[in-house]
Amino acid sequence: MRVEGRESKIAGELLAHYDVHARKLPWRAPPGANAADPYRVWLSEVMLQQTTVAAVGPYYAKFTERWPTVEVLAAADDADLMAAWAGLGYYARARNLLACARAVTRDHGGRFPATEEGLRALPGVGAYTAAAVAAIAFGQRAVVVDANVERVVARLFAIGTPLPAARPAIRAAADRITPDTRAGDFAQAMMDLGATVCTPRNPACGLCPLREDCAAFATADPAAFPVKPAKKAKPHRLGHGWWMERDGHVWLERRPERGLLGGMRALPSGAWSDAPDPTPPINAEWRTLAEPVGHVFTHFSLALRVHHAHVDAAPDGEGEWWPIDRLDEAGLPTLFARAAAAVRKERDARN
DNA sequence: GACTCGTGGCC
DNA sequence: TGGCCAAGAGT
Repeated sequence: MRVEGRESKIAGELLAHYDVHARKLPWRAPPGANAADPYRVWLSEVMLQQTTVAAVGPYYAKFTERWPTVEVLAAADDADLMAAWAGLGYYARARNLLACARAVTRDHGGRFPATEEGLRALPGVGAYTAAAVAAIAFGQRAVVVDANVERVVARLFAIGTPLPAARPAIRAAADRITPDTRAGDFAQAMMDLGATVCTPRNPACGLCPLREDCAAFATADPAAFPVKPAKKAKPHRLGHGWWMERDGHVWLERRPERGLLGGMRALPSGAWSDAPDPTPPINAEWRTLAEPVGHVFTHFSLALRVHHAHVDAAPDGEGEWWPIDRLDEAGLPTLFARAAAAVRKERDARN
């Protein structure tokens, strides 16, 4: 519940700043335009989950051109959708994107629910995304809390409790400064501020319209908020990937729906345990790339030893022969795209 | 609450 | 170089 007082003037100051300094983003309705399309707001919010604006840009353009409405997206082929998402990461988002589009089309007549509660029930829509879409696309007062808002609010009120224990207090404070009108603009203004001024390191307090309201600005070290817990060290894993080539095609599998890189096309690569003596998927004259492909995931790093051979039969299990000269259309996640590039470079160097 | 789940840019 | 970080959600 919003209260009057010092906290009530923060939104006004921030919105005035936003009216002048708002970033121009493809999914953001230009000033004075009609309300944003809920489909596009939702699509952008899902893509932006834990992902930078710069990385999302080309994917957003591709998706809106190819699937301009939620109903068109709902009719998309699963493999096409996953391939289009390849490289953006967190592939559960792509699976949930399709499930959500189909739920909206089938259960809601192709219209997104206009309430936070209705949105929250959709696949891949959590507390943040539900609030953001409700506020930005439907003009509802919703308390939008992402990592930017967490940081800005923790600094405004100098909340020294470490995360994640500080979340209830941060959310309560965000609620207190969220205005009854323009909640969508307010949310985007908070996120713009967090992305461009109130940054994690070296915040540009001299440019901040809220510095006179900011309890952290009054301290020696505004960047000390919010307080974050120490992170665990990342373990290292070793895996083996298998490039099987036949008549200009390479054998690709589809990974299991759940788990890492779930639902994505991939080179066969077994389990990434540190098995020193891997079993090839088929008997052949195998060669091994001199350098393994290194890749860092969220909670571990991987060294993938890449083996390659010409074969005259398919290995056991499901898969497909994919034309090597069109491998960029297979939608390989980055790890396997890099493994494939390494094999092709080795092969080209040999010729 | 603690884990899992990608990728690229930045300092 | 390597840790940190990004418009989090699901289990």
